[in-house]
Formats: sequence, C-alpha cells, structure tokens
Amino acid sequence: MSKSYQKIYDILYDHYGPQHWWPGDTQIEIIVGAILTQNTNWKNVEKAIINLKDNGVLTVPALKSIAVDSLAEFIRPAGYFNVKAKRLKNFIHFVYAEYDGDLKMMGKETFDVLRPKLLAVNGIGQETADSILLYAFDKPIFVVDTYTKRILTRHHLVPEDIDYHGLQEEFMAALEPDAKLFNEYHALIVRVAKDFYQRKSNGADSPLNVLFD
DNA sequence: GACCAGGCACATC
DNA sequence: GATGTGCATGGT
Repeated sequence: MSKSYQKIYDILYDHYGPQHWWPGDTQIEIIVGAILTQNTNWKNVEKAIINLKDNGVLTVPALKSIAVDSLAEFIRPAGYFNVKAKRLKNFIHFVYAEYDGDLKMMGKETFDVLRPKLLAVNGIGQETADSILLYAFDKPIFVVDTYTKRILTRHHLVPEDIDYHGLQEEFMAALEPDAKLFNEYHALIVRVAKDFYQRKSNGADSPLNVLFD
C-alpha cells in the first residue's frame, strides 16, 4: 500500500464505523440527490427531495412529464433551482434517448462506457458522474470532492495543483478496486469533514483534527 | 451580515 | 490553458 491512504481509511472507519451511503433508497433518488447537492448543503437537498417525494415526482417518468418550471419550484430549497431543474431534465432526456427511460438498462453498461456518456450531459461533471456511477450503479470508482483534496494537500501527500483525475488516480492506484471500499471511504471523508467544521465552530478539539489542521 | 455548503458551465483574457 | 463569474437557498 503506497502512502497512507489505507491508514487514513482505517482511522476514519475505526472512529465512525460504516456510513450507509448514499442516503437515498432508489436509484433515481440517488441520482437526483447527486445533482442537487452540487455546491450545496445536504440538509437543503433533503428538503427538496421530500418535496419531490410528497408530490410523487421522484420517478423517472414523472420527472419526464413535469414542466421544468414546476420542477424548479419543488427543488427551490436546494438552491440554484433553475439551473438544477434544467440539469435534472437533461439527465432524464438522456435516460430516455439512450435507455428508453430504463435505469436498469443503463446500469448494464460498463463504467468506462457510461462515464463519458454521463459527462456529456450538460450539468453532470466529474464528481456528479462518479457519484452516480458508484452510489446508484455500484461501479467501483472513487469519488473525489473538495474535502478529499483538502485532506491530501494539507498532508502534503499530493501537490496543491493536482486535478480531479490525478487525485482519483492516487486513490485508485493505492486501493483495491472495490465499490464497497470506495463507497465507504468517500462517505467517511465527508463525515469527518462535516464533523470537523462543526467542532471547529464549537471551539472543541479532536485527534482527528490532524486530518485537516 | 458575512460566510459556507458533498459543482458546473460559460465568458473572457 | 488559466482565471473569473453566475447560479440561490438555508444554517451558523
């Protein structure tokens, strides 16, 4: 095992235990959440998801039928609601154009075929694509986010100017290509980050602060 | 009231 | 190719 990626994982897992990610029950709920959480607090996303559920819109066909303006109103609490409504629509159009509206069919694609297709959808960038691949379709790909970069650069494990792909390669070269491991690892990183910033605002301290310092 | 939150696309130089 | 900006709500 190169560097200390496994060690960081072990520290986090021993402290927090399994995170049971993604916080969502169905594939479409996971995908919608992945788009809505772009640069947005998860609590706000939850409010939007509840609106969609309560109004019976959290299905692929319902998202196809609903007018983009109505959709935007439902997801208002998640912020950027106009652009995100369009992004959800873009994804749904893609599912119908390529897979006849069938996520199961979509899931049969290998991730090296599916990833570029997702990235071609306007509004789906690298992190969103990888979140969908890993958490909705169980494909073994490591999801990188701003927390991941912050932890590694502050440990001087990677250069400051490393890009998304470089960072992803770091983990995927160092770890077994296991969807379960990648799932848990990313979730733990988000968990420790939230935990840290909350404690920081409370003025408390923790041994895990070394992960951010 | 400023600042941040599990990004992304697009404009401009 | 690098850097800047709009998108927007809700919690601290």
